[in-house]
Amino acid sequence: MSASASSSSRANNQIPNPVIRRLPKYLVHVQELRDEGITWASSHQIADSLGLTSSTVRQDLSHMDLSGISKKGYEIVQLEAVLRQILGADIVHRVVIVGAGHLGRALAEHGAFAERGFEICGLFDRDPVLFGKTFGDVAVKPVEDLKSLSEKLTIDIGLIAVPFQAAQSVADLMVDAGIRAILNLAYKHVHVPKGVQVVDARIMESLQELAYALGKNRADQLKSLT
Amino acid sequence: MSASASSSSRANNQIPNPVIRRLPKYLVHVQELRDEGITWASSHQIADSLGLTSSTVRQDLSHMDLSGISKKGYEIVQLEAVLRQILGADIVHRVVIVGAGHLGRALAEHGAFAERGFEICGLFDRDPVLFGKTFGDVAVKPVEDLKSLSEKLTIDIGLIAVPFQAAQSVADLMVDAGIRAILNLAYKHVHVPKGVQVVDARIMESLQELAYALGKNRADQLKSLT
DNA sequence: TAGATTGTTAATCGATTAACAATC
DNA sequence: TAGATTGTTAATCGATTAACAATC
Repeated sequence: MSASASSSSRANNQIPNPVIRRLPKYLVHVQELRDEGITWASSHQIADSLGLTSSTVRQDLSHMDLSGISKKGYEIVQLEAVLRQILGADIVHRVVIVGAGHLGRALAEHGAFAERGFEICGLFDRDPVLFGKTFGDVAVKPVEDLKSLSEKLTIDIGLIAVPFQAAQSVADLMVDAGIRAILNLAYKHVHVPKGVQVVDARIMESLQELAYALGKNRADQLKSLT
Repeated sequence: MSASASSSSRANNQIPNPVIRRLPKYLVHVQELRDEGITWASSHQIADSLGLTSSTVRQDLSHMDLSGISKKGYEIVQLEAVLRQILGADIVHRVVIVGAGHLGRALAEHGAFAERGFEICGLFDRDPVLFGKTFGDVAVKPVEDLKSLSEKLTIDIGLIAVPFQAAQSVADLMVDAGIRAILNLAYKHVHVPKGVQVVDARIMESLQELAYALGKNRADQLKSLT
């Protein structure tokens, strides 16, 4: 009783973002282990598979409503259940995408979102040529229709998939439509009022990070070539 | 003399990744300012536009071969030049994409990469139906051809854009082809030998982070609804 | 000159890693 | 029992923020 109360209070109170961002990888891995018929895994085994330290794994899992067992580790079925619960994999989050270019379409047609409880319920663009075309079950509509959709349906998350020049105006539209969580795939910082959350997806930033790591653009290396 | 020597040694020595990841946003912003005819910007102005603190901006720019001027700030033209140099925007990085599904195609057709010096020089898939089809100037080829391409051409960066089940085998192929920097867009950790760098692009993780922040899946809130 | 802004050092904050007693 | 593994506390590491003297 008291043990369960204390462990559930642990689970409730604010899990740090770095931990949250690792959980999806745990879930995918655990599902694979389950498929292979494995029933227990230690923090060391999980760490090796995911490129973490066992310390990090134990710290991460300590935020959750779950106990490992000495000498055996964590029970896969239980771990999967707890991860699904924390990640809300069984709860539907309604998502709209603004921008039906290549990226927007790729997202709309990407089945993995639906598997994780993200339901694409709108795809918008400003180009009339695209209106009515269907990608992954969703027909493209004019951006102006976003607001009326949001009046009928509570939209949880908005995805910005337009060129960077249009990103801010799309963010404004989303905020105006009452959307409080935005995933920004555009290559630009957007401003939103307090209370609205923005997370940036950084494909370009990641590429630049690799490019820098390759060192081709280091002044010192360029110099040593001459 | 001595000043320039010390500042260029600053520029050479390893800039931390968090800083590198912010630089592309600086660059985009600075280019916009230039287009607007603005010639100087203070750390405070830049910070406000990018959602940072002025302290962070000054710290970031201190890694670079550049000096601001009291009361005026940083000169836009100079700042742009230094950012382009550090990010290697004028150096061509050769990129291949494995996986010509929606995501791979979106990346191949995404002009922004070329603008930043990333040249897509190969698009591979294992589905024969796609062979020869062209997306953004690149024709899809069988994955087996990756190695022979890499023998003719030094490939700097490989993009994994396949379903997560295939991610590891694609990573192995890339490593075998001598690629030392991988951007993994698949929803799974991949193992590579030492000396090969992997950066994960985390669209799904970002979505999950937002979903968690929305709090719909919190045990405490679910409880309070009953 | 007075005031704004840089460059940099020091303080804070938070995440990761190490260590180890408890325990199965 | 002996040994492996957890859960958790403490130590380390690194990034961000604050502060302030130097300076234009």
